[in-house]
Amino acid sequence: MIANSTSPLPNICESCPVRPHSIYAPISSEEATILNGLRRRSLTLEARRMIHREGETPIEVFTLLEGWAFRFKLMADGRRQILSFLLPGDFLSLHALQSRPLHFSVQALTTVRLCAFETRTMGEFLRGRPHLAWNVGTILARKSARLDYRIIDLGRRDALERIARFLLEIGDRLKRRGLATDETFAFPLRQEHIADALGLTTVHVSRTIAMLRGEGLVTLGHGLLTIHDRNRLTEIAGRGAHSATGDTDGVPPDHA
Amino acid sequence: MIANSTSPLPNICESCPVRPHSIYAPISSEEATILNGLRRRSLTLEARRMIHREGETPIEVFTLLEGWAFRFKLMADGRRQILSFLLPGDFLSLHALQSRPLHFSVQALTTVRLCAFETRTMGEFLRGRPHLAWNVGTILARKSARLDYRIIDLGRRDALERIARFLLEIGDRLKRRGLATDETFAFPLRQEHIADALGLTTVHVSRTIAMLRGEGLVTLGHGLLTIHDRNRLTEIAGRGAHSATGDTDGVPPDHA
DNA sequence: CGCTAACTTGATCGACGTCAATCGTGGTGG
DNA sequence: CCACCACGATTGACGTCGATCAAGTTAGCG
Repeated sequence: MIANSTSPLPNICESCPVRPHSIYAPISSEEATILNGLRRRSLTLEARRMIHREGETPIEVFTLLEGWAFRFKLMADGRRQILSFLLPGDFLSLHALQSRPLHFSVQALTTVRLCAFETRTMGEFLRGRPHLAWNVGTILARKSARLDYRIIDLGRRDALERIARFLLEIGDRLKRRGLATDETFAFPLRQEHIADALGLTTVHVSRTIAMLRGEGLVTLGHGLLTIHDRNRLTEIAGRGAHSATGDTDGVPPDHA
Repeated sequence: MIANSTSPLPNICESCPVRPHSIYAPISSEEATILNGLRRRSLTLEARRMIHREGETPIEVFTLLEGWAFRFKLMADGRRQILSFLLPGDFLSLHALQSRPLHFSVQALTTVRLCAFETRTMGEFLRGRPHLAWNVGTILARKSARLDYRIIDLGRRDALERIARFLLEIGDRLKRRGLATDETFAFPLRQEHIADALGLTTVHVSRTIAMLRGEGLVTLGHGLLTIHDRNRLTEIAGRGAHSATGDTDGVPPDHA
């Protein structure tokens, strides 16, 4: 189904660098060994390769070891809505464990390294372990929370706010995974991706980023994003943010 | 925290009318008895009463026995984004079981009957039973899928499409729960709710519904919705819908 | 009957989309 | 090493969907 370079399978799950940030965080080292046995292969895909296709019921599910990917759906007229971006440690996709046809596709954004597991076996492995089964719920709850925020963005915020929040969100996710330490980090998205994620056009994304750049808030290009003035960016992003308790709008720590 | 009329607690979980449509669907009758023991009270709230408030970490979680509610978030300027509508059988909210502060509020849309459970006890009950813990994941996966569809609506569809899909979606959800049999059903939403859910204004919702009504596709008012021409409505809703496999855009059967 | 909340309708405005031309840059082959 | 190409970003002119502002009009309901 998906063919590409394949490598042998040492017991690497136990020391997997993304495990602390993955669905498998609460696993014992004994379970890690079992998990490693379930792993069928690891593979590398180039940017733009499809990982899952809408309508399929995948036989294999993947864990993202390295690189970026995204979930999206195409419309008949060719327009695209990106539903979420996937970073190292993410599971692609939990939804597939339900053994139902996927309602979205997944594509590699950069070159990507994946660990492949058989869907059915993996489902049984997780289902049979209450703490892992529950953890799946936890991850999904966080994912839902992130979708809620995106809905608020799309429903009630203008382009400037959406983009400011988006840049901050990506930075935060990378930091939480230890993939960024300062205010400059890898940012392999083209403006087309931002547009398709935020319900805008590339033209408008370009103009809006030009404003942010003009104000000296960010630098964006050549695969790198730098946030020069986090405070002012947060202020723009937070316009209209509100909590009954007056807090600063806590996005929960994520995994998926 | 929430005070209102309270009633005694016979063992009603076992024969609960909404159980087949709820998170508890796969429960044994023995477990139903335990569940009934966990139930602290049932209560009735009038329309517009708050059930959960953003920022709280609820001590009690609720199951919706009767009536409609909705999840939403307020912005500082008073604007509102409705995240989802909750129908009988829905759990309010799974998210609370994670013992984190809620990032949204929940309000009764109609008069509502709820069953209350202690958050902690309920969490332990579910966590300890693999099939139930897993079922929580299943429900959350479906909920995420619904959120995905809403994101596509908001990001890439115009007002007419959004409203057509919304009306169809509500009808389908009601049917699946046996709360509607023909093409006329209870519809307690005001246009303001539709607007706040779909990222529009009441004015524009009014105009758009006027079009649908003018074409003889729907009747909407007095708390009732009738779909007169499901085919044409679906056609409008489906503009731009697409599946790689060419199917008709399968929203998964829901619970939450 | 009269008050109020919800809906409707019209006129105007603005954010974002569309169309199209141009620029920049990195890769590639000669 | 340079000419060329292709793809992405940028910029300008203009169009449109939906927001905003402001009157009405219904429809419950005391």
